[in-house]
Amino acid sequence: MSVSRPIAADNRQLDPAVQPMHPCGACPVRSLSICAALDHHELDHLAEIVIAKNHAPHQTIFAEGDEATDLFNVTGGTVMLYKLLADGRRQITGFLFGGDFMGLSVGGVYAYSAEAITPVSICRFPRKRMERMLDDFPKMQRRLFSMASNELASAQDQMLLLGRKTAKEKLASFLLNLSRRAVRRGQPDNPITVPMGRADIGDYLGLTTETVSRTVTQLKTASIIRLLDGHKIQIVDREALEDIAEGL
Amino acid sequence: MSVSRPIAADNRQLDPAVQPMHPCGACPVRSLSICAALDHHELDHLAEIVIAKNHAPHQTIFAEGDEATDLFNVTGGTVMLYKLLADGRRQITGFLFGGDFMGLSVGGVYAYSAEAITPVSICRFPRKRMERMLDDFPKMQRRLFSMASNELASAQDQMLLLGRKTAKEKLASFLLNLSRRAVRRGQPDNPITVPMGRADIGDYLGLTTETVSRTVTQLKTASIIRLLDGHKIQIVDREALEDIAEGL
DNA sequence: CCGGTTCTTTGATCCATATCAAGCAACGGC
DNA sequence: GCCGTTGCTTGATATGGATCAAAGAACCGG
Repeated sequence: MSVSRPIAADNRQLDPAVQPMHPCGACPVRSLSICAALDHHELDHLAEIVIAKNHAPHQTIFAEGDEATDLFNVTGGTVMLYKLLADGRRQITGFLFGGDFMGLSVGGVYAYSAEAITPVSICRFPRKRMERMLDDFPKMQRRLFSMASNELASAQDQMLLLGRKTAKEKLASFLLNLSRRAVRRGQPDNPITVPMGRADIGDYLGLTTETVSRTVTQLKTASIIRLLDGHKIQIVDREALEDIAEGL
Repeated sequence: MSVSRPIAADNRQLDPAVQPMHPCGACPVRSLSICAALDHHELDHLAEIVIAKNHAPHQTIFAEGDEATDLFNVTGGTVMLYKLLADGRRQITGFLFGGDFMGLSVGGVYAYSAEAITPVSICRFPRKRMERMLDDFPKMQRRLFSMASNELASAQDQMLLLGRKTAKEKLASFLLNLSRRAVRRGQPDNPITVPMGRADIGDYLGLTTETVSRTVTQLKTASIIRLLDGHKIQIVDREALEDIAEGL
């Protein structure tokens, strides 16, 4: 599972793009995450309890079943959340980018594992202290609730996708979602960066690597998308992609 | 969509088991729902804004895309939540029983439709008033958040099921979930009542009616379950069912 | 109690996607 | 720049579950 070169899961820098330990006030994703709910005074409180860390690709950030001691906010890079069956079958339940939140637990343990896909920078909040803060800052509580509601809504979209969409519809939905989320992070909606591999996409969409690859080829052949280098995909015909995603 | 006989979606009684308009203090599912977080004083506030209603089978309680004016608490009966694709393919995202909560919205509209499966009794809370209450009663806010977290966790379990489990594993997981949820409502864990039809089970598990039926027959033939009358299923070999559900 | 409707089961066949199997391209370490 | 590794694509074949079809079984209204 782990890579051969020694990797630091600490505050040393792995990549110039990943800046750990910036003060919260200068956080590049503040407007997107829980912290958006806070004013300067409140942010100071939060900054006191936060621990910033970096993780290299393939590093596990926490595992399903671990005691859920912390809440996390991704500030840069891409993370995947996943669950496993006993025989190794894997379902990726989400990809997280800068501004996304993770670590909600049930019964005191994490309900899924989290692993870095790219070099990742993360803010870690001790759960206990965080909960105390929530009592004092109801705005934050609300923000957290609203983020959970949003996640719930996209979980339901994903159920529709997994249970009822075809391979082509799944892939079209996936690419459009990546595009929409890129916009929310202030990035261009096109071309989209696809940092995860075919196998990961498959485990997210309930497909095999081969089917993902074949379906990408289909969309490419139909001139709906174009593959660029650097893990980028250009959406050539967005309307066609939208129609496919909705099953039209 | 609607049934031919005239049905009252109001406080008149449809079924002796469905008691509308009881005072919150006497609510049969209070300990299970949001209201569990409240003391008598707070409950009085809540009782002021609540509207209790009954719904007959097949009645739509609200539809995906409707303006989300209310939050709901199921107090009796069975409700299903679902999403549709343009061509009619349906994914049921959840079955709700007494004590369960629904109506979380994103962007001011409901993200799914809700329909009664059995006669159902429901408490309806106007969203605006509810939100004002949440500011005054942080306990309730917390309770709501914790319920959303639990839902999120089961949504993720369902993704694993939809994306990676076989028909047999899906059905075994489903029956065990029904059993576990019955226990939480203070009902026996065995035999379990299965109020929804094969088609609904199929649309929940990402299968067709026929496959659900065949798979039930398989489990029956293997003496793992037994079909009783009155929509009841007896779990004969729970351990076998659990092994199947986990993919062992 | 009867007849129609709806739901469930069972059977035969089909097909979308999985599986098995190479070859090919990209990347990272030396 | 080369080589080993890993990931991606493509091809051939297999299969779980879908689809098409129809016969029971349960339910409801009269």
